[in-house]
Amino acid sequence: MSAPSGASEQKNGTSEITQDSDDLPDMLDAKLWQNPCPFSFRINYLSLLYNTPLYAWIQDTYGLKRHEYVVIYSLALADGGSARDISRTSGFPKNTLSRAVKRLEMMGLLEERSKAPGGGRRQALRLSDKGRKLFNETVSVFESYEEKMLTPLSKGERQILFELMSKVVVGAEDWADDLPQTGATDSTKNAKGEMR
Amino acid sequence: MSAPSGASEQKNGTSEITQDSDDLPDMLDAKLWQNPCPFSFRINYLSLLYNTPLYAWIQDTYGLKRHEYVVIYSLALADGGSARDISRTSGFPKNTLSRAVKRLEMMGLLEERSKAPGGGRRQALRLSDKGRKLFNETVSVFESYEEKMLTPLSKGERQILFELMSKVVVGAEDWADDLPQTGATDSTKNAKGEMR
DNA sequence: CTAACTAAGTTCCAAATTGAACTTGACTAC
DNA sequence: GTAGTCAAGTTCAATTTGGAACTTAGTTAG
Repeated sequence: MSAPSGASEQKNGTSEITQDSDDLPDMLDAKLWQNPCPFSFRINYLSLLYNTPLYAWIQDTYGLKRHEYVVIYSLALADGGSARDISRTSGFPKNTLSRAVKRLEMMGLLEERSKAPGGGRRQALRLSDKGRKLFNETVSVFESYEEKMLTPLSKGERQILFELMSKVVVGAEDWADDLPQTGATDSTKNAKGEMR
Repeated sequence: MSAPSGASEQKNGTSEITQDSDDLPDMLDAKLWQNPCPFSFRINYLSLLYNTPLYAWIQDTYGLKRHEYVVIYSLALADGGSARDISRTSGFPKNTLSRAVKRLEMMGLLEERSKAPGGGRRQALRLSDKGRKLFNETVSVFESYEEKMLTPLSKGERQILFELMSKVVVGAEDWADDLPQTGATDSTKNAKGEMR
């Protein structure tokens, strides 16, 4: 219910739920076209469609969990970054990343860190040659999957999309993390988060 | 390292890692501007920035986990939908949703289902009045947070963005779930996934 | 009608996740 | 110097998660 312009609503006159049944649910239509937050849904849904098969493939092919591969990818782009940086930019909590780093180090994908114990201060993480090789082998799969995702768009449209999305992300500093409407959002509590 | 045009690279001459330290990491810059998958990063990162505070707020205010609220939201848009539909459109696995539905039912947010046990066939889930009330109370917060996210864009730009994103999602049927490059991706294995 | 097949939903339990404490180290003020 | 503060990283324990097996029903073939 909840809105007009539903995708389908004929068939039998009883009050049954309409459902194409074979494939994509009615619900997808509703979430796309009757959603009060259409942009949010689109980014979430596309992220899902993009990430799921890629990380499943990474898992099957290299035995790396998503957060582990994220570490590799992050360091490939920003060598010498810290676990905190990866946490901030990926949303995985720092203890999850701590374990990921430890495992990747054991697997020889990261350079050995000098100071391991306790914690202390910022650790610059670096890919080993093996780690960089892994990245180089895999990145093109990610790239071409993004390419595939953008197939419906012309070159020019992609450029526009890139610019608009960039604007939104750059502007995010202003809004990120203060809730609207909700009067007294006490700031003493730090949000967790994730991504997937 | 890893690329030119790095954000900052002066300071002390030693081989230290450059880092603004105070706030946003260098790594974010790298992921934005030297990323082979710039679109994928943007949707993932924006999803993170959007979802995290909202679901933290939901949790604090109503004691509902993300997947539980997702059930509410989904049914508000597509009443009579099934757990499977929610799974397909949100990425949460069906057993997680099964538990969520059970709890929401106990909390009186969903209408009682007639057939509970075992499973069997498609169950049409429906919000109770209480559930719909909860949705109505919360949806505006989600809406205005999306609004905030899009602040940097003009009305016209938002329209364009909407259309481009729609094109991509609609085209997704074609590419979703077949991996590129990887020759023999056996299809007998079903990908899991999530969203957040 | 019965058997076989398919798929939604549930249950189970081993494994993963993450909040909370803790450790460690740097930086600051005195 | 020393005390105090702050934040990165680690560890621990309790909860949560989700793959796999199972149950239940509808649907189809014989």
